[in-house]
Amino acid sequence: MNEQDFLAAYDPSAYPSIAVTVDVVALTIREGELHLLLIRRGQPPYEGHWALPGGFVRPDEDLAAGARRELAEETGLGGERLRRVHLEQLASYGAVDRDPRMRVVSVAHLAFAPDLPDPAAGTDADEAIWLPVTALTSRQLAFDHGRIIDDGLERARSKLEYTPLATRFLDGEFTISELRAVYETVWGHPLHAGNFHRKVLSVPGFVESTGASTERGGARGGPRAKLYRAGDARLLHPALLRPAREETVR
Amino acid sequence: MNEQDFLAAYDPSAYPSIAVTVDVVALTIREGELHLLLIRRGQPPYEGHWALPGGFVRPDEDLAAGARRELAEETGLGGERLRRVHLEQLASYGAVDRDPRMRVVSVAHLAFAPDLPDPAAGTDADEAIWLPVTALTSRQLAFDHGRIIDDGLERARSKLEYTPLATRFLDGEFTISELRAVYETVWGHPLHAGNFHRKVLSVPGFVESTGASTERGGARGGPRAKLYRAGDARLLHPALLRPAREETVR
DNA sequence: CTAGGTTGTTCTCACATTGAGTTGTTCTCG
DNA sequence: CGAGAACAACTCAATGTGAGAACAACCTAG
Repeated sequence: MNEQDFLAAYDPSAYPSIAVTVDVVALTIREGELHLLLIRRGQPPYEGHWALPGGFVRPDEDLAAGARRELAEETGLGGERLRRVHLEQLASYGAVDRDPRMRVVSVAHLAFAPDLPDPAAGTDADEAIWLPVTALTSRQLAFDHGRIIDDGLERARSKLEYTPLATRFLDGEFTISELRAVYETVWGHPLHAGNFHRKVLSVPGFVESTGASTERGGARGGPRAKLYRAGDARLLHPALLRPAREETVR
Repeated sequence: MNEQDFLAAYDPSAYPSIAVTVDVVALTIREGELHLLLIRRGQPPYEGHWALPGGFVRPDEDLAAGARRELAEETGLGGERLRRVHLEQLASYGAVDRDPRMRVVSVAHLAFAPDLPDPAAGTDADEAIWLPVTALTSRQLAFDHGRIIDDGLERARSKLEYTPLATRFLDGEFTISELRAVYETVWGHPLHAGNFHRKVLSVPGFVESTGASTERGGARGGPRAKLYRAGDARLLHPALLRPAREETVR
């Protein structure tokens, strides 16, 4: 902040004209695959490409509120179900030429949701849909949204390591195996069931037992599993680290 | 993005008027204490309070460039010394009432620098200075800058755990003890010298030996220390974890 | 010059955590 | 009913960590 601020208070045209938008990388797990909420653009630029849900920040809402509103508009979600979706700020993207029409700075957010219904044909004409992240190539994506999605996925993978947010992909009660499936889906490779079980139960506040068990065993056999709910920890100590990824280190 | 975008392309007044600024949480270590670059505001609002260096994003620069420019303006730094400063995006702050004059979204950045000269009486009239972070109360800070600084400090502490960025607080060649002093300063408590030494040398790519040693021993005795430079790792595997902080977990 | 204290570096040892595999049991499906 | 699957608990070796000790190199004070 410098003296330009002060001038701007009296001359609203003294600051550069930049639009502020929010975009949302909304993730959920469907049928064992990580899915992403995308919208097919019905008009240029990038007509026919996939884009993140998002839009202009309104004068009377802060950034998180704008992101949650955009998410609500596209998913048709509201009330308690919307409130249970985890939403956090991801990063801001402000390359000069990222939108060919004008200078736009977008504050991207990251959302974790349990399996949600398909977006009802929404408030606007564009088509919204949950797409498996594996089915995407950056060529099909509008603007710099491929980059934003990559950043969001890496953040999601990383957040599972040291926070209990994996539980946000599940409903209120879940089994350890379901929780493990979340990790395996987001990280993209299988985990040792026994070690995962031991680890989850040993981290204080990660999950707490409900005392109940599932009504039936697994679809292909096995005993009834004990049910858990999310605990009160906000950070996992010690963390559940991803298996080493030497490649990405340098 | 929705149809409002499209309209905006033809009607520049169709999007809400929000100013975009960058602010910089610039950290350095002086005399064993973590210091922060701050500017004393010479005019209202918050006249006489401390504020982060920052200002409007210009139409022809992206967010990181704006942050680096603001840092350069306030520190008088340029060229190679400026380029060696680590700069990363921290987060964006967009509460509706964070600036009483107008709606402003600020994209905060975080910078790590080796000990730099005192800011030369700069390009603008406000006083810029390196202040020990321990000497600050949020009451003395303008806008929501107290919150931004807190977030920046927590990010800095966390980054030392899993990246080699501690080396960015030091000059090109340093001893293990100097590196340990960075960790102790940023984390705010002493570390076991032997274990730290073992750990740093065992993490691949963290530091590499220069083959040389210091010319003299420490000021109060001790042998000459071997010199190292930063290695090529971008992430530390395994990480150097802070001693447990149970309190902050829940 | 020397004694005493400080520092850099390397070891040792007890303990915790991790990866990998095994066992026993319960359950579903065909 | 038998085969296979999955949950849950266990074992064991390998690795990593915290705490402390050892020792030599070096400074300053006297």
